[in-house]
Amino acid sequence: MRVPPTTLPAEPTHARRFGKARTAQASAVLEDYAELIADLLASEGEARPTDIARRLGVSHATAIKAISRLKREGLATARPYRGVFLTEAGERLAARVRERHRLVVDLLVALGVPAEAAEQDAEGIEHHVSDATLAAFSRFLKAR
Amino acid sequence: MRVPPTTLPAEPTHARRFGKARTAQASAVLEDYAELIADLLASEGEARPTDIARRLGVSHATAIKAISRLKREGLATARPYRGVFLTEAGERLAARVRERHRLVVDLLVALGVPAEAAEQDAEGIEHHVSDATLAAFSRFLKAR
DNA sequence: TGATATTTGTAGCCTAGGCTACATTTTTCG
DNA sequence: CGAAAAATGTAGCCTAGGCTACAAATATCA
Repeated sequence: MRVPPTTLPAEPTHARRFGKARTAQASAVLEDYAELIADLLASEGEARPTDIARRLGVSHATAIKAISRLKREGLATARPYRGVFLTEAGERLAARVRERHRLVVDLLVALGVPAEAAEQDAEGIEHHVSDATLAAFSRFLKAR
Repeated sequence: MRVPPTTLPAEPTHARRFGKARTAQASAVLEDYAELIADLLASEGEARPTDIARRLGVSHATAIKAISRLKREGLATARPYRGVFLTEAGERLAARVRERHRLVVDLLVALGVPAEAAEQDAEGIEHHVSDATLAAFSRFLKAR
C-alpha cells in the first residue's frame, strides 16, 4: 500500500517538539553537575572531583570529563588538586537549576506523589520544564 | 580546606536518583520511535523509514539506525522496502507511551500550561514519569 | 521499456557520557 | 623523612544518537 507523499505533511509535525527535547537533554547532565558543585561548595567549602563522582554515582574519570566540558562551556574553573569552582555563569545556572528542582518536587508532592518518587522523578523531569510550565507550576502552588 | 572524608556519606546520596534518570533516558528515543510507528501504521497503513525520519526531524540514516536498535530489542520487524512493523512487545510499548503522553499533556493543561508548551514539554517529561507519579496525575485529573 | 525519481541501505565521522586501567601527584601518618 | 594511601589526571574503549556522502534497489512515468 503506497500512499502518495502528499498525504503526509511536508512540515515535520513532531520535529520541532522532538528536536527541542533532544538538545535540551544534552545540557541536562551539565546542569546536574553545576547544581552539585554549588551544593558541595556551600556545604563542604570545596568541590573535589572524587566527591562529585561519588555523589553522582559515576567513576572519577567520568566526572573529570564532565568537569572539562563545564570548563569549556565557561561554567566552571578548576585548579589541579584544588577542586572545582563555578564561574558567575555557572553560579547563575546552578541557582536556576536548584530553584527549578525545588518547584518540580513541590508540585509533584502537592499532586500526591510520594516524596521518594517525587525526588527521583524530578531529577529527570526538571530538565524538560519550560519557563511557561514552570510559571504554571508556581501559580498552582500559590493558589492552593 | 581539606575536610575528612567521613563528613561525606559513604552511600552515594544522589546516585540512585541520578542513575535511574540516566538509564531511563537511554530508552526514551526508542519510545518515541515506537509511538510514531504505531501512529503511522494506524493512520497511513505503513511506516516507512523516510516518513519516520521526516516526522522526527532527523536524517533517514539516523532513523534507520534507530530502527535497527528497535529490531535488536525485539520491538520491531522490517522487510526491506516494505516498511517497519511492531512486534507485540512493540505494540504494548507504543500503547503505554501514548497513554502516558496523553496523561502528561492533560495534566499540564489542567495546571494552566498553554497547549503548545504542554505538548512540547510533555515530549521531554513523559520519559521520566514513574508509575507512582503517573497514578497521582490520574487521580488528580479525576478528582477535579 | 527505459530514464529519472525516490527510497533505502551502508560507511564513516562526530560528540556526549559512560567505563577500566594505568600513571602521576599530593596528602597522610608511622 | 619516607612509605603508603588517596586523589587526580590520562589514555583508550564502548554505545547511543546525531550527521553527510555514496551506493543500490525500487517506483514512476514519458
